[in-house]
Amino acid sequence: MSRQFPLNDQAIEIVARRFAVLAEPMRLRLIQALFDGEKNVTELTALTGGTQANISRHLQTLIAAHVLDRRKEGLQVFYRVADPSISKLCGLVCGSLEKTLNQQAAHFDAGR
Amino acid sequence: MSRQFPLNDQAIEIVARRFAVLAEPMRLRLIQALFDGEKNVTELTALTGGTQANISRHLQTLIAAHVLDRRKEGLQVFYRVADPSISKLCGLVCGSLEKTLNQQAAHFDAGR
DNA sequence: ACATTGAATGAGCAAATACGTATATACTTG
DNA sequence: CAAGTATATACGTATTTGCTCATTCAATGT
Repeated sequence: MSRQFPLNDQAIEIVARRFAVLAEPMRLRLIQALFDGEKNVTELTALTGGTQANISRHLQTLIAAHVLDRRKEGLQVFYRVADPSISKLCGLVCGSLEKTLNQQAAHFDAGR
Repeated sequence: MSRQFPLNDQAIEIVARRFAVLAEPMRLRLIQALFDGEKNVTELTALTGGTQANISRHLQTLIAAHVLDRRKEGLQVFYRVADPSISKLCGLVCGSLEKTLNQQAAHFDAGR
């Protein structure tokens, strides 16, 4: 295991699917809201400002992708981040984007 | 800079866009093909087995996202990976997916 | 059993996107 | 300048996906 690259076609599809799951603003908001601990659907709906139906749908997508876990407690369902790599991924992307933006800013300054 | 989470709405959109760029199998194949050095469009078209038009389109998407850089040499255009975080991202995702799949395999075994 | 509350799902619509075919652009060479 | 080659783009189409509204499902309390 872990020969890493190059990935075969099926592996590529799976990786692409994982990125796709993280490619929606509302889902990123949900994930982010869960970084500091589990929350139920009502809380998440209030925090992210979406409709309950839409939040619920996105949560199912994240569950199917094993990004989140859920726990039922009476009428409520609590969600939490299941995959520890998620925050690392977001951190990496943020760092890289910062760098790119700084470079662009530098070029902008240089063109004064 | 680098306060990291929580991200504001605009930052969320940008991060989502970055993930979206990585969420297409053909684009992942292109990126992967470039991990071992720059290649021109004809080579990439042959390696990935798509039409030239489609490859070219995906390359433009990756350029716009600053994932790749390009270099013209006569009639040919050579592309290379510009962002070093990309291979780290793919590595992280692969590692996490391996783990998930192993867990599923373990549960499957446990249910024997 | 019924009403109430929290969460999930079905149907329909609008927007985004990936693809192929055809065409255009850029550069080189005769 | 004409022809040829490598790459990019325009256009039309099919598929996917995200959203809302309405409804259903699940669990609790009366």
